[in-house]
Amino acid sequence: MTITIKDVAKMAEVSISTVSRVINDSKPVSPEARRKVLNAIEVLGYEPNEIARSLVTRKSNLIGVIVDDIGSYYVSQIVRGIEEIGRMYNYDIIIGSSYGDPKIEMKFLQLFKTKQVEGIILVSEIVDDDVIDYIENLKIQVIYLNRYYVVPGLLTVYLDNKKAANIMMEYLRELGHGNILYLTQKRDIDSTIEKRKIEGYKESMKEINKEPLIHTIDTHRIEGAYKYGEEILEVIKNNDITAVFCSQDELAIGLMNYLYDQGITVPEEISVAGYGDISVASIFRPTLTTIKEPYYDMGAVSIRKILKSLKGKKNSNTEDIELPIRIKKRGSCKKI
Amino acid sequence: MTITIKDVAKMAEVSISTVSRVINDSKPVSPEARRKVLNAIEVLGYEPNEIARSLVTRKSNLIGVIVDDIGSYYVSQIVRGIEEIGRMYNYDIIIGSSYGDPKIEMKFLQLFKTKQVEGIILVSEIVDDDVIDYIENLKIQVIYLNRYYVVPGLLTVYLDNKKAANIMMEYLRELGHGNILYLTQKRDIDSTIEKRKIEGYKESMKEINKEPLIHTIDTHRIEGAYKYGEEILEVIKNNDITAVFCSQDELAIGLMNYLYDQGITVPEEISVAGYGDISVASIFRPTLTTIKEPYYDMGAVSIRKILKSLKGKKNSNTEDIELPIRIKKRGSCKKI
DNA sequence: GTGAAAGCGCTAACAA
DNA sequence: TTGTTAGCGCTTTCAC
Repeated sequence: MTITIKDVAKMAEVSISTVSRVINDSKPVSPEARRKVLNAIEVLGYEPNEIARSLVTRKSNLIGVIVDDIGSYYVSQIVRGIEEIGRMYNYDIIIGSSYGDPKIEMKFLQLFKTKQVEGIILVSEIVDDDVIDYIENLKIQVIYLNRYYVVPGLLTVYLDNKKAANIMMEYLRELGHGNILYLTQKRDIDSTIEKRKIEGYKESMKEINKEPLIHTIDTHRIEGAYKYGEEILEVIKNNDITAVFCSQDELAIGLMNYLYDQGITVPEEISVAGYGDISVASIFRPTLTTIKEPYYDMGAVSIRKILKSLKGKKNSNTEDIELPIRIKKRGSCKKI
Repeated sequence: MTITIKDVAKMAEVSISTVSRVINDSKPVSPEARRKVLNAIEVLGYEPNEIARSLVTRKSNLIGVIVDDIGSYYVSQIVRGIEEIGRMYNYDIIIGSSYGDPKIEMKFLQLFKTKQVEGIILVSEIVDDDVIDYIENLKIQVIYLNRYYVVPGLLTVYLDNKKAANIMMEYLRELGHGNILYLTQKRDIDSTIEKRKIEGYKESMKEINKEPLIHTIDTHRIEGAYKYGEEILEVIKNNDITAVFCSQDELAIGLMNYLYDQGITVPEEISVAGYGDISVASIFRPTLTTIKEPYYDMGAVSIRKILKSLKGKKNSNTEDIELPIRIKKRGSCKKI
């Protein structure tokens, strides 16, 4: 049925070791033998069984990637980065979506371990103690990417979120805005990353002697933010808000949609800024001014880190990686 | 180091076969032995090596998915469908992006074969003879998804594109439009699927005694379509066009962006319809009237088909699957 | 430069 | 119900 190394050896009239040697270029083989083997491989259409190979070499060339939802914008960009770099080094990725369920995250961690993956990248939006414990005791290198929470002890690739908020605020002030509303998700208000952003926002407001104003809603999705539009608009009107700084692009887009449907123009009547630079941010009209979280790079850097530690064998690899911040000045914010 | 079935057997004081039996529930085991084994597994934290298991059972529980670009909207939806259904049956997916390069598609087909995947879903945007040949000779079940081309002989999941175009045209006519421009990509004009759509468009135009007008551009990306905006607008003006039916949502969105930037309002001044219903279509303002290509379902149905044929062992499974058409009537088209 | 043989961790006859 | 054993397809000593 499937043709194996034995068949090749037989046809080439050499031993299977010799065949193995030419396949792997692992030891010198006489030109004569090599030729015969190569020929047999060609004729038979032989393709080595990676499973068997993995079993003996203990190298699966597999990186496990657990994501919140492969269908979400930013996740697919991270995965793209992982995949593209992994491919350069002949690593394949095996993927699983948790849809925010820590039980499923856990299941994938275990499953991937049994699949002998050589590294795991976990893109999560939640924090679960069991998951953290499991990771800490795992001998497999894990990179933990979470756009809401920092989990001390887990290796990650991150942005200095406070500085990022500062940068955005500085820009809004340059445009003449003073009454700036910060819109965020209730659930995140205590998350480590959101706290840092809020810190940056408050600090900036203080510098211009303004009272910070934070409004929280119960969602982090576009459609969700849309539903809260009326409520947000109320806050805007009651406080003479001229610019809204949203903790995630999704909120910004949802809000802009609501405003659009109400006939309120952005940025003429109100400026809106986001955070993340998800891919729609740049194609949406008006295009969204935002902080670029370099998702592709996050993925790319993550897998690079894993590959490096795989090569070094050592866990010399214990420092988080900070990525540069970039502000995207686009159409949704305007000078007043 | 890693703990194996042997360690468990030793600790439980039984043979490895007994351990295997309790792990797999394959044969009756005495309660006593089962208890001891379970206990040993627990204590040692044993997790079976799937690689070894796969080698002997010849079941990898892996589905290979080759996509054009995991970072593109519709692809991620397809993958989501595949993944979600696969998961239900304990299948993992291993993914590779070809970025439109047939050589890479080929490489993945071969790679996935060596990885012993049990089925392959190929989401392509191109057609390559070598790839087709390879698939046809592969003993692994392949589902071929291509939103531009139909490739006879390859199993697929599809929509009746002509009927879909008819439905959209009928709707536009209902809204009072007569001078309807069809916008498509030059490269696709001869593709099987595009031909069907154009057929539908022409047929509908003929019914109302209008001359069909097709404009082609050299892209199928949002930014690309934007760049051709001026050119398209020219055509619109010169022909009193009141509605543009685009062969892909991406073109429609790019065009709408251009019109927006020119101060031309959609749908007040011109109606725009798309095809595909990519996820941004519904969040964009104005929301895009379009034909829903049910990407998630395509993925889900594809893997279901593979799983079924895997179960049946037989290749009883040779019929393409047609999915229902749904028109999404949204904000970008208006009555005149 | 080459082949024989051991063994990676597991499942599945086969015997007991 | 249980243990022994023979592989799955491959890499890798170890002799020659």
